[in-house]
Amino acid sequence: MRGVTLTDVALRAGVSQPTASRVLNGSARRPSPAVVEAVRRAADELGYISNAQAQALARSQTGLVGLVVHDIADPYFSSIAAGVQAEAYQRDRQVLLATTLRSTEQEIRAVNAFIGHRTDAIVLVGSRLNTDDGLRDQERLTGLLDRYRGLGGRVAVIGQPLPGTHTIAPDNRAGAAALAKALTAEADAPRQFVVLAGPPKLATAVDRTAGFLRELRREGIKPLAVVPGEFTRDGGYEAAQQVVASLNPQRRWGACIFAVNDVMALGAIAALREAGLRTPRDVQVAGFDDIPTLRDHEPGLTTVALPLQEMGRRAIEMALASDTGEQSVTRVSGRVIMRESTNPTANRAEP
Amino acid sequence: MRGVTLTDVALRAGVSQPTASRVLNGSARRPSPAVVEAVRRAADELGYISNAQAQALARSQTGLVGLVVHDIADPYFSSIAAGVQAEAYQRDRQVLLATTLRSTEQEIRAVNAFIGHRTDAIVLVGSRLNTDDGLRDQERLTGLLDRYRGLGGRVAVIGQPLPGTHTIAPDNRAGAAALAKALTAEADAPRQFVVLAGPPKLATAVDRTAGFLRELRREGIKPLAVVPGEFTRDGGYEAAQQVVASLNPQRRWGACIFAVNDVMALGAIAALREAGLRTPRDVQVAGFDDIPTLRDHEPGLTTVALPLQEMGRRAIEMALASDTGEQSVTRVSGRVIMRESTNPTANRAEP
DNA sequence: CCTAACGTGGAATTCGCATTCCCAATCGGC
DNA sequence: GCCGATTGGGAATGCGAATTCCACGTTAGG
Repeated sequence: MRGVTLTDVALRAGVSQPTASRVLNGSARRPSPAVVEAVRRAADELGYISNAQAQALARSQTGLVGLVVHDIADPYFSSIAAGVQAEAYQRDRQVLLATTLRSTEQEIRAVNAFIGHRTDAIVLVGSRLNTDDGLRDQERLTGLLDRYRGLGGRVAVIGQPLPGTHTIAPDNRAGAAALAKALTAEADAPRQFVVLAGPPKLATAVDRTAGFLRELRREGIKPLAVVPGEFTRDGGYEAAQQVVASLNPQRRWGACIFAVNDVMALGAIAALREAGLRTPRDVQVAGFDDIPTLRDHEPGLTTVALPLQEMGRRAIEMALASDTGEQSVTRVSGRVIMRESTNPTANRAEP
Repeated sequence: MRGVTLTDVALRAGVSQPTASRVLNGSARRPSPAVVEAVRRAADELGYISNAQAQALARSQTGLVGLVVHDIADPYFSSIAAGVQAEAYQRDRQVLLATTLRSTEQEIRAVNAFIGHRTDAIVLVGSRLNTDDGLRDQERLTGLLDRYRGLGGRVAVIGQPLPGTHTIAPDNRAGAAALAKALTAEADAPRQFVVLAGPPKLATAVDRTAGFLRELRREGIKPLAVVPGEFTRDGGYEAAQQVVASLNPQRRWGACIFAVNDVMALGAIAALREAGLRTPRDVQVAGFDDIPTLRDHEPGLTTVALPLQEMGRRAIEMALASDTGEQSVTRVSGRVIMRESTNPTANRAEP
């Protein structure tokens, strides 16, 4: 039941195991052409595939990269994962994937497993938590990652900076502010805003909310409501339902809802539609992230575009960079994209 | 730079390495409580994390599962991946992810890498190819997988059966036929159909097309056109553009387009919209898969629902099942879901 | 009271491969 | 044509943990 080993190949080629090793798995010393040829053929005939585990043990590096996401079915994460995949493929690394379903507990389990597998690097995607519980878990996580780095592991984070790691940090605050600015800039801009703020303990959600509100304040606008909720499609849906219920749904308010991410915005639009409110005619909606899903969504959703794939790619790049730069923060800024969902004149004509 | 090893722990606990091993990494023999306690504490104090690589080498099984998908950013695959993740998590396995971007070449590379890493099982998601090239590569792939199975590896496939593997096979033909039946059943059903057939070399696409056409034939309907294209959103978009260009776009045809998967259908709807044709008022559209994206799409897309997550889950289940059943085929049938996109009376009233 | 069976922890070996010596053969230089 | 410098391949060792086998101490049975 055991596979073809390097020794088998060496035997067949009539050389020693170290020589076979030198031929097949890149070494500084290249044996003579004749030997190389013999070993190559033997390996071929036997269908030798080197045992990465054994190699890892001997070299003490595995060629593995760990990727931790909240939910791989969420387009935000799967886009980033695609970027990670692409870059890992380029660099001939394998990607170990873990899904946390937004539980720090599971995140820690995942990191533990990755350390156990001695991944060369770990990429953590997703926001850190701000609660006390969150902070405690956070410390556990940080401790774990510290030890990991002590062992030579590299860590990259997409989201909020984590001490001692390389971070790709979207400028959530500025992006949200820019969005608010764009929304309030136009002539017949709405003066009423609702923010679907997501979980109060999620840093990303908090930052986006803060950025948006800051800009509103600057414009002298007080938001109608700031509604917390889950960071998911259903979270957006429920929050929007709540908004509709509480805020005089009779009349078309011509207000604008900012959901702190796109999937929430999509959920919100669905809830509004079910309540008989159309977007943007009755209510305008904007999101954040520019997930690929938006491409075919009707109405087109105004949002702040983040280069998701690119972020994934960069994370791997930084994590695998040779310099030992202990820590770094790469800010990536969002680009406001105005689409139909916040165009007040879009479907005004229709009944 | 090396981590805490089992020997370190043993030393600190004042026992031998095998004893520490017995305590920490499940063995049949449980040492005495006092020893267990001592070892546990030592491990804790040192922050011991067992080296999965070394364990794998010694036990000759890695706890890894390989997952090969075409494109993780595609909701079809990411949904399946979510199912795979969930089940793998349950069983305490780590998932190695590879993306092929629809190239069999890369698929083979991925499988090779997985075999190298001695994954306990490999799950292949995505349709096989039918071309000559495809068949040749296919043979290479089959050969590889055979050797893998010879080594004790388990293989599960989601899509078309591959010799010697466990297969989760959606009943594409029957699903598409059922869809056709449902579409032609209604009173004022369309009599004109166009099929966006996807790549002629992709088995899934071919089967769905065949099933659909079969049912049309049974109804005595000859399709207006069967248009090949890529199996992607853009493929659907382009194919639809082509259809619009060739098929008298002046009048609203009241025809129905069946795209062999959902993302193509979404692309098609976008193309139609850009051409000034509305769905379903002017053209009806149906897809296949029921990807989660559809939940918030307007108009709701008629489709054949596949239990994507469940399929992923089942694939892991079968791949990791203890029985040595050499090969098996689990058929999963699609459920036709009629939504607004094929409801001819939906937005007829509007201008 | 002696011996056999059992329970427990340790020494040694193994997994597959990389790597560090080490030795022999070859080469070039004078 | 002799000697030191290369070169090329092999023997031995180590990576970290599982496992087999052994030795020892106990306890029970006769």
